[in-house]
Formats: sequence, C-alpha cells, structure tokens
Amino acid sequence: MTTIKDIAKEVGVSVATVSRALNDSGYASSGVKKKVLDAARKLNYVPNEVARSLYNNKSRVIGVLVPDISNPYFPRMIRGIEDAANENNYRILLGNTDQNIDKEKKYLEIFHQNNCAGIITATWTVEKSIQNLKVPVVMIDRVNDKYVSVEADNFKGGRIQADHLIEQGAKHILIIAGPEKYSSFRNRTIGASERLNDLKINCEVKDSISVRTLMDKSDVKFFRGFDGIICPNDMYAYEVLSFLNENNINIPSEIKIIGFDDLEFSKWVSPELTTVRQPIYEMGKEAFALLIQEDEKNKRNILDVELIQRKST
Amino acid sequence: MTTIKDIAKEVGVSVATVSRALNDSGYASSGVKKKVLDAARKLNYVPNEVARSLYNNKSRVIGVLVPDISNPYFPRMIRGIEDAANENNYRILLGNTDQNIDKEKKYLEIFHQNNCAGIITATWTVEKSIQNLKVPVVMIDRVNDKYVSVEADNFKGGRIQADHLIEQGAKHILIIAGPEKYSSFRNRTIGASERLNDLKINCEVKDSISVRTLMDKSDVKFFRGFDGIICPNDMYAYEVLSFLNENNINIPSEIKIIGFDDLEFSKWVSPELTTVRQPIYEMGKEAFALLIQEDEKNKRNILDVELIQRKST
DNA sequence: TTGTACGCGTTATCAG
DNA sequence: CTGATAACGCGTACAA
Repeated sequence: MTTIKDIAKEVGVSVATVSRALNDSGYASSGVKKKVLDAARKLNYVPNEVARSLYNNKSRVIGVLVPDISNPYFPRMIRGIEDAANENNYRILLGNTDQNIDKEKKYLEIFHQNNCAGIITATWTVEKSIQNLKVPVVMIDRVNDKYVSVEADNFKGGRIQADHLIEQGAKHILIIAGPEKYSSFRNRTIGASERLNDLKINCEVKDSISVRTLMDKSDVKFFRGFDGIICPNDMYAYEVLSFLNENNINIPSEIKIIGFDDLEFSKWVSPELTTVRQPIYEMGKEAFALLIQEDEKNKRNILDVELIQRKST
Repeated sequence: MTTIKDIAKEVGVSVATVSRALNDSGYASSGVKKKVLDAARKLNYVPNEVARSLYNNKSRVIGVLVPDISNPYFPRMIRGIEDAANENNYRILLGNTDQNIDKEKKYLEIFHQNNCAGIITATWTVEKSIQNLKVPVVMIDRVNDKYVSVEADNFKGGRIQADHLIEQGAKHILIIAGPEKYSSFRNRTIGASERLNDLKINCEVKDSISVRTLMDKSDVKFFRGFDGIICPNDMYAYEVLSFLNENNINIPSEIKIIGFDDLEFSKWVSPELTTVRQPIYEMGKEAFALLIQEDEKNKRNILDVELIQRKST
C-alpha cells in the first residue's frame, strides 16, 4: 500500500505538504500540488481510512442493525440506506440481531469499537441496550422518545385497509393484529379498528398467534364468519391466502384480503394481493439523511402510504 | 472512550503493562493483571478496533459484494456469511454493485482503504476489476480459475429438473435458459438438456429474454406446445406461473413447472412450486470458512442440491 | 516483571 | 508557502 510517505519521498517534499496538497487544506504552491497529484496517481495512492478514523475518532462507517436480513421486509430498507450512504461516501457495517438483546449489545459495542459515525436500527429490544451512545442514532419503523425515528404512516395505513374493504362491500371484517409490542403493528390495528367502529362495521380483532393456531387446526368455519380480512403485513397475508385457497374459499368473492407492505412477491401470489404500500426503500434513504443531518431534525418522521389494489379484494 | 492509557493511570502502571495484561501476551504478574482487568471492567474499557487495524495493517472486517441485496436470492447468503463471520469475531462491510463495474471497483477500493481482511463476492464483472488484491477472495456462485469459489451443483440440479419432469410424465419440455454469461445458469441448462437428449425426450431450449417477450405478447400457443417447463430460477418460475394462471392453463395437469433455488416464497405461490433447493445459507457460511482458512483450500467447492417436490409438477 | 520508545498512516498545529 | 512534530490508540522490541 502506498502512503503519503511514499509520495513525499517520490516528490521530495514532506508528508505535511503532501497531505495539504491532497486535501486542498492549508496552502500548497500549484507547482508542488501538481507534482504531488501526479505522483499519487502514478503510485496508485488511496488514503487509508483506518488511519483517518484513528485521527478523527470517527470513521465513515455507519452501523446498521436489523432483526434478520432474511426477512424480506429488510433488504430494500438496507438498500435504501446503502444507496444514500454511498452517495455521501459512507459505508455500512451490517448486523443481524434476531431480536436477541445480547447480540444487539454486542453489535453496539462493535460499532463503538470501530468508531462508527452513527447507527441506524430496526430492532426492537434495542431501547434497553442503547444507553449512552455518543453517536447519532436513527430508528426505523420504531418510535422512541429518545431518538430520531422514521416510520410509515401506520395509522393511515390501517384506515386505508378498513376503508378499502368497506368499499369493496365487506360487512364482517377480521382484523389480524401483529405482535402487540411493536408500535407499527399496534398503530395499524388501531387505525383500522377505529375506522371500522366509527362506521359501525362489524369487526373482530384477533392476534396473529391465535389466528395461526386456527389455521393449524384447519378451522375453516371461523374464517367463513368473515367476508374481509385485514392482515398485519404481506407475509402474513400469504399464509392466510394459502390457507383459504387450500380450503377452496374463493378470494375475493367469498372473502377479501388486504395486506400491508407491498413486498415484491405480492404480485406473484394468487390472487395477486391488494395491499398498503409503505415506502421501505425511501425510509432507508430518509433514515440515513437524518443520521448525518447536522441541523435541527424532527424527532418523528412519518412517510406516506398508499393503497395498491390488485385481485384479492 | 476509555483507552489503555486511562487504565494505566487508574492502576498506576504503564500502558505496555496494561496491554500485556489485557492480551495475555508477554509477562505480567498476576497481581497487576488482576488489577488491570478489574480497572478495565470498571472503566468499561473496550479495545479500539481502529487502532488495532492500523497497527496490524489488517482489520477484522470483511467486504461482501452482491449485485443487489433486494434480489431475494442474496439475503440468506449474506446471513450465512454474517453468522459465520460473527462466530469468528469478524464483521461485514456490505456493498451493492448492480453489476456495474465502476461500483465494483469503487467498493474494492473502499475495502482496501479499510484494511479489510478479505472479500466475498457474488458479482459477475468483478473478475475484470479484481486484479491484484493482496487479501483473500472467495467467489460465491461464480467460478474463476484465479480464486477460490463456492457454488451449488448446478449440473446435477439441471439433471434433477429434467429427471423429475420426465418422471411426472412430461414429454415435450421447454428449458428456459438464464443469462448466458453466468456459469451457474449455463451449467443448469447443460445438465438438463444433456439428460433430456440422452433420454431422447423432446425438448427445446430458449433464452429467458425471448420467453419473456413471448409472455408479453400473450403468446399462449407457444406454451401449449409443452407439458413441462424448466425454469432457470424460482423468480422466473413465478412469472411463468403467473402467466399460465392468467391464461387458465392448469398446472400441473396441463403443464408442469419446476424452478431452481427454493426461495422462501415458493411455498406461497399457487400452486406451490416444485424446485431444486440450493443451500444458499450454507454457501455463505462455507464462503466465509474458506476465506479465513489458512491451510490448503480447494479451488472449487461444490455444494449439493436436492429436489423439493410440491404442487406444480 | 516492568517501563520507554517507536511505528502503523493521517491530519493539524506551529514555527520558520 | 513549507517542514518538523504531536496526536489518535494499540502492540511490541528493547532496555532496565
């Protein structure tokens, strides 16, 4: 690896001068500057980020924490973060936590050890472990009064789910609620059920675990009690779809189904899934922008959602 | 951040002694050692990886290059790499290249700047850009005589696709070939077509672009000429499935379809997709193991594949 | 057994 | 405008 020292030797100046010439900082006569630049190119010089990080006590790396990258919700989010990072000359250190608090703590420490410039996290237990980090933190799809966050408009999304099913003529609606502890899921459920109650539409809220149990027991009768189902996300909707298909219940004529997320695969299930699109990629980009933003930033950043109508409703 | 200097001050010894005590290197009296360890814990000391990297000219970070993490093929691979890396106290710097050679070059340089200990890559044009890297490189799903590689047994996979369709009674088989330039796709096609030819089964090979054109033109007649379709991967199979479903061609009774990969979603399409499973997660783990393996390593590492029979055949 | 001193590559300060 | 030097945090010869 060629260093500024090599360049200095080549050109016959001091490392200080090389550094100044390379960084346009301080002064450097245009003659020397040119010679330094030429030598740098000739010797294939690339600055050593590690040395820079050590000097600055800060690297151009940000830590990104997700529960599990295999969960199809996250890749596009990460892609958004990375694209934004790339544009700003930052790189990404990736960590999967499996929502395990020990893994989270370990990664937080690793990020710290690596002088990471900031952290973007989509994990849940993290609030207990993120304690006194000195670097900025942005949470995605998660709200915490201590940190800046980016989320989709889950309330509105829930209302859209409800409104759409009503428009399509549903009269008895099942709302499958996602895990209680996640604010995003909670808000969707609240948005949908409030709207349904306001409109005096018959509805029942059931948590995802018990609905899955019902499917395991092949309790078709339960589902026949409804003509519309609001799912907490697309992945869950795939399961429901699959179960109803197997039991020869026609979708959408007998039961209409709507998801949440708009994963790529929602185009491929049968019938194609109607869903509420949340801008996952953009949320990633936004999270990065907030992370490096110097000036005053909003604590809560809520991105809009929209209905994507397909064949399941 | 507390450093060894702080510990030294606390305990009243030199930084050298602290370093030795912490690393069990050189000598340190057990009394001092204990005091150092206690102070380290008390002060919440964590070693600074950046300083270590600088000193060693090597970090505990590896660079991982994929075309696009949004492509559902890659997340599980990355997860495999990360799990293995984690077990060995390494971290992952992630780069998406979009198969753009400039992005690849840029990331290669970034990895270099960050003293990365090695590189795992799943991108294709990289062979032209990876030139004289001084760190180990492992390619996934890609073969190159210069580097160590991990791949699935694509030949065998192709033969499995062919055999299975034959077993299920197909007589006129369409093989959709993936992009010619990727050895993995090429080998699948070769495996399948050789087997079909050996067995004198009627078959036609067509490239994926032109088949997609046929679907765009809604040329159902073309597809009706076959009773079995071998797809280059699961994603492509979803498209075919969707097209045939729309055109009311019954699967599997009229046409049988088999994919390749066994993505998670193959369980959710309708009918559920029969496919050849390649061990993507394990390939990631294996790639990492090879990367840090010191002793003699195989140039080509081929992992086994298996038939996953579902409802589309 | 311990401390001093140096180097890893970079940037900033300060004196010339 | 330029060069010598200190500093970032760590690890290791070498001297004591």
